[in-house]
Amino acid sequence: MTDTTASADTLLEWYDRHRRSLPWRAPPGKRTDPYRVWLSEIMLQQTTVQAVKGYFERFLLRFPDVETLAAAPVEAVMQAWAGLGYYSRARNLHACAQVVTSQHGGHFPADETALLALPGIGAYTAGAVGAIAFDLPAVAVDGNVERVLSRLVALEEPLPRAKSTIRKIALSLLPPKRSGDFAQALMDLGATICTPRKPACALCPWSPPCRSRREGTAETFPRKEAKKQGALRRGAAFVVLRGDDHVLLRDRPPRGLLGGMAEPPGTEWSAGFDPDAATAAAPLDASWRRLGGNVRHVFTHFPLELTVYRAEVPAGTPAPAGSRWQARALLGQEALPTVMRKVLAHADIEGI
DNA sequence: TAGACGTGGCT
DNA sequence: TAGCCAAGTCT
Repeated sequence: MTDTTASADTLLEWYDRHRRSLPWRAPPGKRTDPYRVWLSEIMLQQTTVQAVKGYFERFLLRFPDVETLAAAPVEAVMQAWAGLGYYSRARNLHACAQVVTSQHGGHFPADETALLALPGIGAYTAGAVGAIAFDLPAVAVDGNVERVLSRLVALEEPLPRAKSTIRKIALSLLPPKRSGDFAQALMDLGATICTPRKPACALCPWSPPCRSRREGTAETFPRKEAKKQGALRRGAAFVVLRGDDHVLLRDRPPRGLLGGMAEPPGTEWSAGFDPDAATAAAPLDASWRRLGGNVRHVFTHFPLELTVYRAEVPAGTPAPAGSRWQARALLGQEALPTVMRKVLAHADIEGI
């Protein structure tokens, strides 16, 4: 029989045969400990399954339950998280464990709204924990689900605007039972069949009802709002090479763009920057040479064009306040962002 | 609400 | 290979 209407049953039948076995998943038919569901969902935010597996198991050995996690010093939590990225997740994880312990008697609330109120839990995670751990009638709309459902109906509305529409579609498909399996089935489908590129439509249980598959446009969904590229910003960077083969560096403020990263001194970056007046902002008096060409870099929200100045100073020249010398041979050990490595390469200091 | 926030893998 | 992407949240 061929279904021309997408149904949760069709998807769940597929899931029962093809579900992935993952460390945080209970065997078929069993419900998972909410602590494990929650921990895995936080770790999986913007992070691949492969990267999470090892962390999840090590974390669980060290912090087997929410009370143990809550009682641990935050430094221990950060250490266990080190390397996973997005470290505010780890701080919120710890804070959340403390709230669950002190305000919910050590049990995660079986209520989507109450889950949503906890630190580090947003709309997606509240739905995922609610459905998977408590079988609440909730949907978990992540990037996978956005892709699957926007393709299913060939949704022209672009993300992120389409989020509320997609959520409604998910709710309209939500089965009366097995909401947790439904959530995981949707994600498995997105991760293994309805992939961003080259979706395996021939293997998809929802191929018959899928409008974009029918129209041959599956891979073009979801539509996305054209990311408006910010206005060009320009600035100058000053590369100083000292006689004993040291380069002048400074550290960026801990917060914000490239927070805490190292860089050669430079000007502010702005739309109205005048390269010809740049040397007024040089970190020290020297015979500055403006290098030909410039360094271009595109950040998430704006393109940057840097004019590079270079100077040589004698060995023994002290570093100006707020900056320091680093041996050229040790630049590889510095926390230099790509754009700054481009600057150093442009000044023939370092290969990228 | 647009922007910040990390990292590793893939093309 | 530099850029894009991956189970988002917070401000």
